[in-house]
Amino acid sequence: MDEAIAAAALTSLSSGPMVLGAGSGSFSEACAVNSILSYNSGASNGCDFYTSFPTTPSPPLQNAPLSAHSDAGLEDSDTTHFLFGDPTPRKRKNSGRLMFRCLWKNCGKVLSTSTAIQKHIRAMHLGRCGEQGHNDGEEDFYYTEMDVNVDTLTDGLSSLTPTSPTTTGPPPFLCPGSLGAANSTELPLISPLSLSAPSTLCHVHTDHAYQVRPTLSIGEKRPQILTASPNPKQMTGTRKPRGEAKKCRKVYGMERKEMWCTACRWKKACQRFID
DNA sequence: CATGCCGGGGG
DNA sequence: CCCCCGGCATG
Repeated sequence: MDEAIAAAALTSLSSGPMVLGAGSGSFSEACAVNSILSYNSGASNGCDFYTSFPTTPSPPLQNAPLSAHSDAGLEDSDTTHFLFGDPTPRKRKNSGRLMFRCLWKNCGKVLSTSTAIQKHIRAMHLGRCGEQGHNDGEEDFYYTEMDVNVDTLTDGLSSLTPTSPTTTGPPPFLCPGSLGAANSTELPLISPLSLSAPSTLCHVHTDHAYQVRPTLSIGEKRPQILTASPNPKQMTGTRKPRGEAKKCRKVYGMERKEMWCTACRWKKACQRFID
């Protein structure tokens, strides 16, 4: 699975500005690629808008869906909530109207539709001038939606943090380089510096950012949150049903432990009474 | 709870 | 390697 997405990401990647920019030096042009790959060179590039945002590394979903997926997920009443909404019920339907604001540094443009903001971001910040009609969802990270209401501005920020109790402490994120070893063959070109990226950038957008988002660029490929491993409890090839024979322990007992075979003493598979 | 032992960790 | 142990699946 990981390979699949990774592959997809790579694919979409190779079709980008990479083609013209060639492999050398100035990839400042390939901002798109850049932002995709990581945030490393971002600082010098102007892509470092994240830094200006509140550090709110609270993982929206935590480990909720985990149980749902790994364990049959039969009668899960609230899974849907986790998948689609905020863990902490927030007064959603305010009398305000939904607006979308660009999070790019010093931009802050506000538009009323997501498509508009996406277009804006693509054109203005990602440098993708129209080419390649489709959007890969990357823009999602560069804007935020908010309710326009009384205390709009302040709320704009706070809306980023789903009022989660776990909102403090060190960022539980494993940002960039966490996409495992899958397809690491293509990644090297970004690996060096990308590590220095502030963890804050992991979370930018909110809400839907964590939801339906089939493909995404490599850099953003954060682990599926702590939702993490699709099947965490997958023991290595079904453990042995366990042998029948009595082993040293049972035979000699805890006393006389010195009579056990070494393996048993080391809590390894018994070598004396094999199955 | 008791067993068996994998996966690690330290020397 | 040698020696141990945490933790977990399984009786």
